[in-house]
Amino acid sequence: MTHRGDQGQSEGKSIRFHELLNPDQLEAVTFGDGPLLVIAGAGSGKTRTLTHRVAHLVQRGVAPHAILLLSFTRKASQEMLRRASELLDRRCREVAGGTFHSFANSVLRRYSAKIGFPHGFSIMDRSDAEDLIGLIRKALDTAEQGRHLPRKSTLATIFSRAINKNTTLEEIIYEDYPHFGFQNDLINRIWIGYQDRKRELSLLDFDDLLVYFHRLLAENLDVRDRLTKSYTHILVDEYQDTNFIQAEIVSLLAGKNESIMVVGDDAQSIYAFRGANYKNIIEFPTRFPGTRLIKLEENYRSLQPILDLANAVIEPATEKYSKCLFTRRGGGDLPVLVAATSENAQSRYVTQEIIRLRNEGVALDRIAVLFRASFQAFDLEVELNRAAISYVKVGGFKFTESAHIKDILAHLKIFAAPQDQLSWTRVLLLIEKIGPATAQRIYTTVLKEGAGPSGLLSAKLKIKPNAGFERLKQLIAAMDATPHPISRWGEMVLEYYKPYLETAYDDHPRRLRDLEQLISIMERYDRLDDFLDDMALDPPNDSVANGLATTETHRNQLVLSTIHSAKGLEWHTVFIIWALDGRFPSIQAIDNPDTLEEERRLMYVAITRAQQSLHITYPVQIFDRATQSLLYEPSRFLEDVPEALLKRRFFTPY
DNA sequence: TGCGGATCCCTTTTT
DNA sequence: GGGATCCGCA
Repeated sequence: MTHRGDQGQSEGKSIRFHELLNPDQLEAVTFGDGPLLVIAGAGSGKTRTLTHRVAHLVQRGVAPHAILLLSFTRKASQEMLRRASELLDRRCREVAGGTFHSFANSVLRRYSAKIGFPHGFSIMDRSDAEDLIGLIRKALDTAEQGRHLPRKSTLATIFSRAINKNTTLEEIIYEDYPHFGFQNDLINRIWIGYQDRKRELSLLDFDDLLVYFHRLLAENLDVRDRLTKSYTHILVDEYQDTNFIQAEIVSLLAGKNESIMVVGDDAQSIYAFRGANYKNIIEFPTRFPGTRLIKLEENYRSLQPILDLANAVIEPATEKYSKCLFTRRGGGDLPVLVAATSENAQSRYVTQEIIRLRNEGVALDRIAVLFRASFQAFDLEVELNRAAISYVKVGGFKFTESAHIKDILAHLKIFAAPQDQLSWTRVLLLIEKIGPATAQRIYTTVLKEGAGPSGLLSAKLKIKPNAGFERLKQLIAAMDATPHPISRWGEMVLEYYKPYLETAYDDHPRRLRDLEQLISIMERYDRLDDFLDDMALDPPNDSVANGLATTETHRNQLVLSTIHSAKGLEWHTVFIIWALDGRFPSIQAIDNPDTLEEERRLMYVAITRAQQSLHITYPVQIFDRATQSLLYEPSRFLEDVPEALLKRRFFTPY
């Protein structure tokens, strides 16, 4: 928030809330202990309200550790606690919180025996889950000649969606993948195999964290009792993005004390694809009778022409808490809608405008380019490089998902969880002359040894002399002899891995920099488990292109971001590219009213990121291979808007 | 059993 | 343009 000074509050002093907040915000901040629902429009000071409420609670005498602040990204929750600390004092730092997943993880670690993992568990990220599913799929595939099964990533999506939408596999397949309907049986068997295997190997995927947490709360009254007593005040951010299980978890945690505040904006619900249900926010007052509803409609971010467009785009949305954003600040230019002659023309337009802005004195880090999908920025990235404009790309494919990072992590994981077959397989397959069959044999033998990774040294293995395998033994012996600090392990693994890296990847210098950065992140951790948990639950959100950049290097760089990753952020000038009907909304979303509505909300989120100026561009005459048709109309969400809200332009670079 | 080459398919968003 | 899969050779 840039309005009204945040500064000037010294530590521990009483805060003059009525001077810092508007009447609606003030009411939300000072509200007593019943259920409270705050519908906060984009840019209306949502974070501000949450942080002030935390500070207010602490000032009122609520113990900081009795406050639980749940959010969707750890960055968001840390930022909130930081701001609350600035307002009041360091006590706010003791407030409990994090993402649903990380909070679930920390509780489950404490009670792992109660959920059937007496020796603990390790967390699988999405690609680990896919790999495990792949193994089971393959075993079943050859045994049953089950041809034309969905690929492992599709299976992972189906499984996850069934959990998050609280429905059956059959339902998801029927709804989203009818062409796999005839495979229901086999898919179901892979699903069962996946569940069994995870349990056997003590592995939890992202969904399991929520499922087990929910089960723990629902079935263990003593645990629930202890938690509801220790967290007397619960605040949930971005409530519109909660799914069925998360809403249940919130209810169970709130328990009888019902000091529960949720904040959200149904118009900004953009995670339905992973089971988020905006109805949770609509139905909150039913779930918690006596809910006080407060709407924040005054916008402190954008100029009126931008808000007018945003309001017009969201207006046709069905089922919503209707609200209308307004601002007291006057002036501002109309948003521009630019038809570019080609994709590259679009990139050139954006690049040229960015250069113009920079010359006018707008810092690069106050400008962002937003898009529906990460690959849509590829062409623009080429143009930006040509113009020597430095940028940071957020969203899309993550670092921790790239092969070289996963390789290093796998070597570390076998120390954290020696039963982790996936990591063993990954480690072993890197060695020449070792394929899946040999890897399986080695794993089984080492596991029987029961001595952790060093079982590899003592086990009697019948394999041909193999220099690479001997090197692995040396690495493990060396790691065994050097328990501290854990970053030392990272260095040893990297030394071991370097020769492979150099032969396997042409771009190894860039990848090496990533790995060195990874090790410097390790230096911040005392315990290997904590490091690995964080890498799975809250990895750096940067995409591959940047390398693992530090915050220091992000200074004064242009931001390229998916709209999903841009949520909650704001910039002086925003470009939205690929606003082409068929791409945004995407062709797959058009036939289904629900997914189409979600695309509309996504456009709304994108527009409301802009403070002062907004450029929306689309290339004309794009051939869509899937439908064999020509796309040339701007996004229907913009076409349906009154003429006067947009300035239309045509751009050709020559 | 491991590996490299040929061929077919699909192509979003994230914890 | 990249993954998954299949096939043939060492």
